[in-house]
Amino acid sequence: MAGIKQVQRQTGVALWRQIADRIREAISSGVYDQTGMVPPETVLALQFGVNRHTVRSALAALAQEGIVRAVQGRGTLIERKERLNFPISRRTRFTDGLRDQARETHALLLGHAEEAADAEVARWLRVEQGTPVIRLETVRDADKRPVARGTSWFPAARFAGIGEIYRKTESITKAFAALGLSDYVRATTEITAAHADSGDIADLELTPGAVLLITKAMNTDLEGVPVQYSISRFAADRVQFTIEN
Amino acid sequence: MAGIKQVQRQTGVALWRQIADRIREAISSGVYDQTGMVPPETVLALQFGVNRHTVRSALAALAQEGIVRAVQGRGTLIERKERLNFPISRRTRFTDGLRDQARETHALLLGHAEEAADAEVARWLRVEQGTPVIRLETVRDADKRPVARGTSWFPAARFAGIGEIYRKTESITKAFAALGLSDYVRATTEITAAHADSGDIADLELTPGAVLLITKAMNTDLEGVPVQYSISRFAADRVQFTIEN
DNA sequence: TACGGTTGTCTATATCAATAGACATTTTCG
DNA sequence: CGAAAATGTCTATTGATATAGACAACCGTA
Repeated sequence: MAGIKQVQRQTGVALWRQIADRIREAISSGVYDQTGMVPPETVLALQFGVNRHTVRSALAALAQEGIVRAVQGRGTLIERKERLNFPISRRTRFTDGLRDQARETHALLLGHAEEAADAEVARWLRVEQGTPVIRLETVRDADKRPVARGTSWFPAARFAGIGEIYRKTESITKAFAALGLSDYVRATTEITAAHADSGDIADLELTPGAVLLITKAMNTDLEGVPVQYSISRFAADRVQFTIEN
Repeated sequence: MAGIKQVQRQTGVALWRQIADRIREAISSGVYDQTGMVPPETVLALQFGVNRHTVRSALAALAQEGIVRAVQGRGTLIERKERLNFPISRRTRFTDGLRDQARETHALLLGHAEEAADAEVARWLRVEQGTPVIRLETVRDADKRPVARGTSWFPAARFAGIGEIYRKTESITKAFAALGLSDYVRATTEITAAHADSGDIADLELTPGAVLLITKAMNTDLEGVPVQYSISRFAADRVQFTIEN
């Protein structure tokens, strides 16, 4: 079902990049699990109907990403292939959801600021436009590999100082708890996909043209009052979402 | 927040394509709604820090997609900007979910076949590997515009002839009803994202490098017995998913 | 009607992407 | 060891991509 077929000539995206995407996808879906390595360059060139040099460019890009490692005389070994799963439900929590899948997770606070809610944030948090809100910019890692970058907004009146608490605890759940909110639930999640921009490429260690999964999510307290609105940008080749109904 | 910034030089993806992606995204998020048109080529060139000819290539690609239309002497008008919303819940139904968003929806059956369940299909439908299943290949349109292509599998013993019924009714819900299943629910949905392959580009009228949202979904009857497993590939710039908890 | 602002077209040049072929270097295995 | 198989490196050629500049054609409006 996941067989690799010939690429068709396409303008605008370099052939080597298209091929790199195909191979990355094949690795991630376990096509080469038996051998633990990618087929020889000459074989790939034949499969894709391109020159061996073009395949080499693709493999060089994947090596740069740390997905494969070429060894002269032996072949090209697969270094990484896992895809993290994020269950999306009423009890969605970022770090908890990863507990069984990664040895080590980190949340880095890039910055935080207090500002006035714009129309979008006001709508999601159900406050007046212009109401003071706190914005947090974060990047989350799993096993030293960046997984998502996000921007979150909180009502400033209720969650004063959440930035510094988050920096120390590296957890929204813990930060909420420290501010007197012991429990919260995921109310709404919107999911889209897009290309990575230059900020994504930098923060998530992606390569140009990479694909992102983007969520816009709103959490409420147990009374249904919005406590957090966040936009998260996930590296699509490292994650999948699961919704259980 | 959605301001367009300079593009950074990236290898592997042509500049004009990166810029086309940015402009498409800006249009879809309503940045130019006030004027109904894209800024002049010279302004865009300045914003992105590229030559005007490069912007023209990008706009030509968007015109090809039917998203904008250039008029000499006036400017470049926006033709389309909507993004269809698909609510994902226990009651997820493809066509019903679109009723308020599109004037006209169609489901085209590309083909159907009876085959033996492979490991993946068997796991999702909870049957023995090798069990006969019916496979349907479909493309769905909204207002003459292709939105998703999909492959669905059904247990053959229970849903014999579902292919022909689907071709006539253009609805899974109706086909199930005709075969004695009056109601069903969405049990699980997995969401990933990836680049479009050549089949996607053809069936969904996409351009190379386009982004897809991919769902793997399983429906059950009211007793929890799997009745359908499907993989759907959505044009990411035309849809978003919403999960309400 | 004349003008400013906008898209359309043309020429020229430099760099990147892709193909092609040849050969070196390294590992594995009989 | 020696051959086969794999990756690494080099040269050369062609077409696509991007920049630069100049000017034509067209639209709206003062």
